[in-house]
Amino acid sequence: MIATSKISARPNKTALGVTHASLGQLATDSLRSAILSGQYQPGERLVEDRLSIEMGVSRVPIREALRQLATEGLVTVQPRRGASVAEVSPAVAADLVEVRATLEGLNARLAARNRSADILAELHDILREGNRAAESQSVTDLVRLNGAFHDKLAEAGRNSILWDIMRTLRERTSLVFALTTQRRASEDWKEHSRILAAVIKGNEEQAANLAAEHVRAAAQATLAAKKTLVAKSR
Amino acid sequence: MIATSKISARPNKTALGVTHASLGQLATDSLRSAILSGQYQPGERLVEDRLSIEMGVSRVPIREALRQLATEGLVTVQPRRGASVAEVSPAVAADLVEVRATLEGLNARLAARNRSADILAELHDILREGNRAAESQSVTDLVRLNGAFHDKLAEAGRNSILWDIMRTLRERTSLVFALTTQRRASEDWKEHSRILAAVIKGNEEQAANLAAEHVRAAAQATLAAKKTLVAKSR
DNA sequence: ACCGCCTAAATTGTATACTATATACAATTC
DNA sequence: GAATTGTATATAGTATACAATTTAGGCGGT
Repeated sequence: MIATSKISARPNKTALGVTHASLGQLATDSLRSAILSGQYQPGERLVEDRLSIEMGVSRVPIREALRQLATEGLVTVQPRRGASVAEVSPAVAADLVEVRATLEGLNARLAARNRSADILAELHDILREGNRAAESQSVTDLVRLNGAFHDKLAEAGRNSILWDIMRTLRERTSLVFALTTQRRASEDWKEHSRILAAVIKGNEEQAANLAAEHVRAAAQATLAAKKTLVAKSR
Repeated sequence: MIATSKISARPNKTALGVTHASLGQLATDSLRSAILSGQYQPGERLVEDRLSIEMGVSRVPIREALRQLATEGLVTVQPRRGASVAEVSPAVAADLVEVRATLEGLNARLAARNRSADILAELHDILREGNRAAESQSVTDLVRLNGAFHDKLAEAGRNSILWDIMRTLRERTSLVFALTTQRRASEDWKEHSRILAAVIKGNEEQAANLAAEHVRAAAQATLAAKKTLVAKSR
């Protein structure tokens, strides 16, 4: 296990006096990104004492972080048996995809309804960069830009509840999708482009369908990739 | 404020040794139902020390409960200023309704796809009781049965992720809808009946549309009721 | 060698004590 | 008298200590 660096509630001494986040919040963010970046594997035990030492805080904020991430679905907590990184069963993965597809659809529909010039411009910029990254096959860029596109699209939907739910859904599916970003890059960005076009036209129905199908297609691709992996390993 | 009764992790001394829920979990459940039953008004401050004394536990489990309910959207936590019962602005309420309508739609679609005889039978029973309650205008029964119908329908969808999201969405909308159950009882149960019929037929599209419209119609009714309330108060 | 029981270690759950911060109100300055 | 600064108090944030529970390993009996 790679040690997480110590966290501090006041990283910037010059900004003294501004209200800073609680250690619990910082621990939550730190642990979340550690999990999402694969620093902790699914199923791995998350012992409070160990995390507490690694992060240099007491167990209280650690417990807060574990509880928080548990409600986000990234961590599983068993009473009196501790926490571990969530494992996503194929059945749950399928459920996640179905829900996320529907909500990305709803969001795209809302984005088409409430489209605003400045956000569409930003989406265009991301799209351009994404296409470039897809050609150069730069994995880190692809991951970043893929996240950025979906983030910005969620913002375009202008529904705070939906935004929040989709954020956690994206995190949870990312535990599953992971590998596919590179292989499917070219198709991904073609689909992004079509979605954006539909949003710009204000064609709600089309935007919704394209966005939903985009999620399903990406999930399908991951599934296929895993099968060939399994086949190869025999 | 009405005092919440003390909670105990081991209500039954004879059951000693069995794994019991943590005080944090019990505090969460207790506080959640206190909020949903209107024992605490929206905006009311939830001071840790006071809750801790009222429930007869230390502040640690209380903090866990507040954090948990915050991620569920029932409680708002401001750093270093404490927690209060969430207030749902009209804009957020509209967002909630839009998302919930869509997800109830998805769920009804899935229920129609995966329908199973036993759950449909249970839904029928609830429907029968609901119609009876609608005639007798019994508010407590209506609230209970309305919850039961939507619960069971969610179960029929057989999607664990969706089930979980819908549960919290229903809680949050219930903070808003509240009053309407009685006035709209008759229409509510007519619509429930139509939804169930579509599910039984296996008509996914129709089930989805009816369920989504049911949520929107109920929201509309609440909005109208509030307007007349405001008008009368002048 | 295998099984069940017992003990010890590891780990989580809870309470308490202490620290940091925000808010309200009093004191002080201009 | 208004604005500002100081100070007290209430409350949230964090650490530590202890209790309860689970898990793992040893040990004797079969």
